[in-house]
Formats: sequence, structure tokens, C-alpha cells
Amino acid sequence: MNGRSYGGKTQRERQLAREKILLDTGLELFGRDGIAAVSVRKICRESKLTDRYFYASFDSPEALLVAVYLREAKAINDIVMAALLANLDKPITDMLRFGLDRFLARMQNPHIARVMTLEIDVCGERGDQCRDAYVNELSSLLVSVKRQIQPAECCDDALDRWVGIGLIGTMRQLVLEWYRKGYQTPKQTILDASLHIWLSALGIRDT
Amino acid sequence: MNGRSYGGKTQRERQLAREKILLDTGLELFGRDGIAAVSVRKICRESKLTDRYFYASFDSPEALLVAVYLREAKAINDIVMAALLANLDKPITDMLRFGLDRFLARMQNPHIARVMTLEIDVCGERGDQCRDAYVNELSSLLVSVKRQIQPAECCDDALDRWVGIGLIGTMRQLVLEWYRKGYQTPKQTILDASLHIWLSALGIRDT
DNA sequence: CTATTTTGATGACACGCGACATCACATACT
DNA sequence: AGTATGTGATGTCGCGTGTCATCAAAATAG
Repeated sequence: MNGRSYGGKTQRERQLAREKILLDTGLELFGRDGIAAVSVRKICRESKLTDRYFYASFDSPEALLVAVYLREAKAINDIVMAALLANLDKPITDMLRFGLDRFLARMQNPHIARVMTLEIDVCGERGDQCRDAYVNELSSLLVSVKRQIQPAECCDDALDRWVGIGLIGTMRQLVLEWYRKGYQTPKQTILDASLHIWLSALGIRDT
Repeated sequence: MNGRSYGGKTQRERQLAREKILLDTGLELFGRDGIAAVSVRKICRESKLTDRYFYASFDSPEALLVAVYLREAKAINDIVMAALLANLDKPITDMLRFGLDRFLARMQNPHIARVMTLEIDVCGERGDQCRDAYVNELSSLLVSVKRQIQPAECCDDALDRWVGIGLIGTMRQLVLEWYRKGYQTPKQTILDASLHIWLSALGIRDT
């Protein structure tokens, strides 16, 4: 056998448990201090794991940050998608409202907000790839929504893709400023501003 | 006299000349490698100045980055404002188009784009303050444009401020992705996408 | 000419870093 | 039982960093 069990846990279980600890610690540290102030030593001190186990899972703090980002991106995706699917029968305006609301609720966690909007941008090539992939994914989702509203006309694919990117940037900046000012503004205001821009850009009459 | 002249230059002249060299070098290094990979030693090696002169002007690489940011922000402001004022007679749509065009032209310099959209966000409290100030300034400008179009109705100041922030975020993300993909997309496409979002969000009929 | 200031080059110091090695102890297998 | 493997604590290595001190050459001032 290649891996002996220990403490009642199989090798894989221990490995995954450690990975989860590292991911949680990473979210905490990156979200609190920023990646510029995080080192392998600090991660290990905070997580009470030896560097051996850090290197077993990740090559560098940057790699850990990317993993944290991917985990949170997936969580957000699941939550928002669930909200969208649960409101498929309602008018598109309400559907988007519920989706954005769940998104903002998630972003009300300052650590998540910081990692998703700030730190991922300064952790090298791999981080850029992930962010681009995620932004493009969201952008495509938006384009498909727009297509559902205006199926025939306005079919400039390239342009619409960039409009989608711009609308993602809208959310990003709103979340960033919201976070930076300590969430003093009510979520509803941020939601209203987002919705206003999104609906008008998608050609839906504002309510 | 407190400062002796040297090489035909007064003390103040030499000081300012060195500061300019440091700002130029900073833009080059921050824009090429990112602040995470820049140190006092590297700045000095690249600029051929001793660390004594670096510390005479700035406390840290972060402080230099902030100074670079402020210089470029002012340059952008001057250029965009000039474009706006030169087209005050034209319809608002065209005015905004010219302003955005000058803005994008500036952002076509990859070093400027990187510093303005990425690096400034991860250089500590002081950098955050500058970015917030700049974003709020631009946001206010947008709000005043909207006020000029719809003076009476829709007077929710708080909401409009956040809409302005969101629209700044639009530009930011568009520039970021444009830069990240090596400016392969024509400037005109980025401009069209920006304008589409801006005009619709400001309640101006799209052309 | 001489004294003072400015400049450039170099070295020194303590510190935190990534990365790896060592060693004693705990648990698991046979 | 005894052997093999997992685990945690600690130490060590070279490196780049921020910061400061030193020293010789160049230019200015009186």
C-alpha cells in the first residue's frame, strides 16, 4: 500500500484536511494582510502546519492564493446559479436582482471581497489566467442573457463580449469601494446601482 | 545660503531633476515588473542614482508608486479635460466619445495601464486613498454630466454616486483586459463598448 | 589656494525569506 | 514484539532586502 492511515484517517483524508486548513488560513491571511505580506512561514505559523505539508500541496503562496480564488469563485457560482435557476419563472429583472443580491451577500465578507477583487490581480501569470477565465465566463453569461432579450438585432459578438467585461468591471469596482469604506453603505444601494447599469446596458427598461 | 549649486544647476533644480528620473524609472519598473518585484536597490540600479537620493525624495517604493500614480492621473485629467472642453459645443454623445478616446489612447501605454489599474491597489493605505480620491473625482464628474441631462428627476444623490463608481469600474476592467491581451483588440471596439454602457446608464439614447 | 559641500561607490549590519535537513516521538502494520 | 512510516520541532544555508556609515573624487565658495 502506498499510504498508511494515521489517526483514524486515510492518507487522502489527511491530505484533504490539511489542504482545507491551508485554504482557510490562506483566505484569512490574504484577506487580512494581502499577499505582499504573506510568506510560507506565516502561513505555517498561522495554520500550525509544517512547511513540509505546505509544499506538498502548493508551490508558493501565490499558488495557494490561486487555489483560494478558485474555491471561492466556485462557491459564488454555485450560489448565484442556484438563485438564478430558482427564479427562472420571474421576469428577467427580478432574476438578475436575486442573482446580484446573492453575489453581493457573498462579497460582504471582507476577506472574500479582497481576494476576489484585489489580490488575485497581483499574483503572477497563473492568477491572471484564472481571473481572465472567470471574467470571461461571467461575461459570456451576460451575453447569453442579452441574446435572450434581443435575439436578432445587435448581433456584434465581439462588442457584446466587451460590454460583458465592462459590466463585470462595474460589479468589481462597486464591491471594491464598498469593501474599502467598511460596508457602511447598505447593500440595497449597491444593488440598485448595479442593477441600474446592468439593465440599461442590456436594453431592459429600468424599473 | 543653504544649498550650493553644482554642475550649473541650483539645488532645487537638481532635486527636481532627480525626482523626475525616479518617477520615470518607477513607471518603467512598476509597469514592467509590478511593485512586488521592485526594491530600492533595483530602482537605484536602473536610475543610476544612489539610495541617498531615493530616500531624499521618497520613503519607500510604495511612496514612489503613489507619486507616479498621481503624476499620471494628473496628465490623464489634463488631456481628457482638454478634449471635453474642446467639444463643449457638440452633442454630449460626441463629447463623451472624444473624452473616452483620449483616455483610452493614454491607456494604450502598457506601463501606465498597469500602474493605474493594478499596482496602485496593492501598495498600502496611501495608495488606496489616492485611488479612492481619483475614482470619486471621476465619479462626481459623471454625476454632474447626468445632472445636466436629467436636472429634475431621479435625484437620488447617493445612488448616482455609486452608479458613477460602477461606470469607472467599467473603464477599469475594459482597460485591464485590453492590456492583459496585448492590445490585440482595436481601440474602437473598446471605445464602443465603453460608450454603450456609459450612454445607456446615463439615460442617453444610444446611437 | 584652501576649506566646504556635493556626489558616487562600496561595505556593513540585522532581518525575514524560501528551501531543505535532522531528529525524536507517535502511530501503524506484520 | 519489532520494523516502517507519519508527524512535529528545530536548525541551517544562501540570498536579497532596508538602512546606514565610510571614503575618495569632483565641484564650488571665499
